[in-house]
Amino acid sequence: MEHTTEREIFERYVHRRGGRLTAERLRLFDEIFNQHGHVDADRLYRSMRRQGRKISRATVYRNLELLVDCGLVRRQRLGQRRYLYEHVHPGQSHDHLICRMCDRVVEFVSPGISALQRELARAHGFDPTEHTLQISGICLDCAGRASTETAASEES
Amino acid sequence: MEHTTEREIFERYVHRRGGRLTAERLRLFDEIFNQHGHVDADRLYRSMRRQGRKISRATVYRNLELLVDCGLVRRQRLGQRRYLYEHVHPGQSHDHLICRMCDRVVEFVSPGISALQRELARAHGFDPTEHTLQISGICLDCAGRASTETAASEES
DNA sequence: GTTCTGTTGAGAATAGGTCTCAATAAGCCG
DNA sequence: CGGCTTATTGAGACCTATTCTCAACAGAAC
Repeated sequence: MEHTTEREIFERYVHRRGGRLTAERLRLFDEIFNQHGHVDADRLYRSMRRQGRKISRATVYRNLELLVDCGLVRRQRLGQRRYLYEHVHPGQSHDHLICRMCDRVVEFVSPGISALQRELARAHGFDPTEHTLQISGICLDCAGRASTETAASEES
Repeated sequence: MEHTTEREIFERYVHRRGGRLTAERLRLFDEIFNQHGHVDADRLYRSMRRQGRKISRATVYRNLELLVDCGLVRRQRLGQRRYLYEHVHPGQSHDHLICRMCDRVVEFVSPGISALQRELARAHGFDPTEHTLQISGICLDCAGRASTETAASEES
């Protein structure tokens, strides 16, 4: 239940590839696993710099790629132009609702989707590895704000 | 059943916004509605230049945005870094299977998803406007090619 | 035709990510 | 520990796709 497990997976993965456990690499690992939800590369970079860690952007990107390759981190574009990274919780894949007004991202788990994925992929001769479902719409807060404003300028 | 209808929607939309029906705008409309499947901005640009149309990239992007705003065109990132555009066929939303080896994109229609979208959005207080479901995996061709290669180098 | 103002083209600017390469430092061995 | 090999790093150049800027242009209304 501790991070130990994922850390071990990571260390083994790095070794298997003939890689090295550098200080920067392990710090980035800790950094992303201490965040919850989505982070973008730049935020990780800045957050580490703020802590006085000397690390370069290139290293952040390189090691994020490594984490993605070993399956511990998922990289996605959720509407915006930049990639967002989040750690994978094995066995409990989730998807995202995105508010098109405030860009808020809400995670949800829908058991139905995996089955749907398998079925659809099979029907087209695909061997599915993963899916991404993004539902965009307007969240409660923004809907409230919008209707207030509309009411205020109602006149025609 | 003719394009006329969509063209009319577009013209009305432009007028409602106080916009003008410029030659470039209408040519881009024709161009994208003559393509089937997905196109990226650059391909539209080059295709129009090839036909001797004088148009700039900026204009292509600006008018694609207009088409997206008026709901006739959908803009998505299907894995790659660039946006892909496709015309919307009202009432028959589809989603995409993407081969992670050859980047091939296959469209599919799944009636179940709209219902799922509504249900999930409601559960989280969202007013859903649209969804994007991308399933990535390996297509038949690539799977075949991969297994052949694996067999060829089988020895351990 | 004139006027008003939205639109265009060309290229500069931006954003986010990737690449280069000399310097550094894991990991391994004695 | 000290040395060696080579993966990794940092800084900044580079790349690509898209957006922005602004003077010139051209729809639309009269």
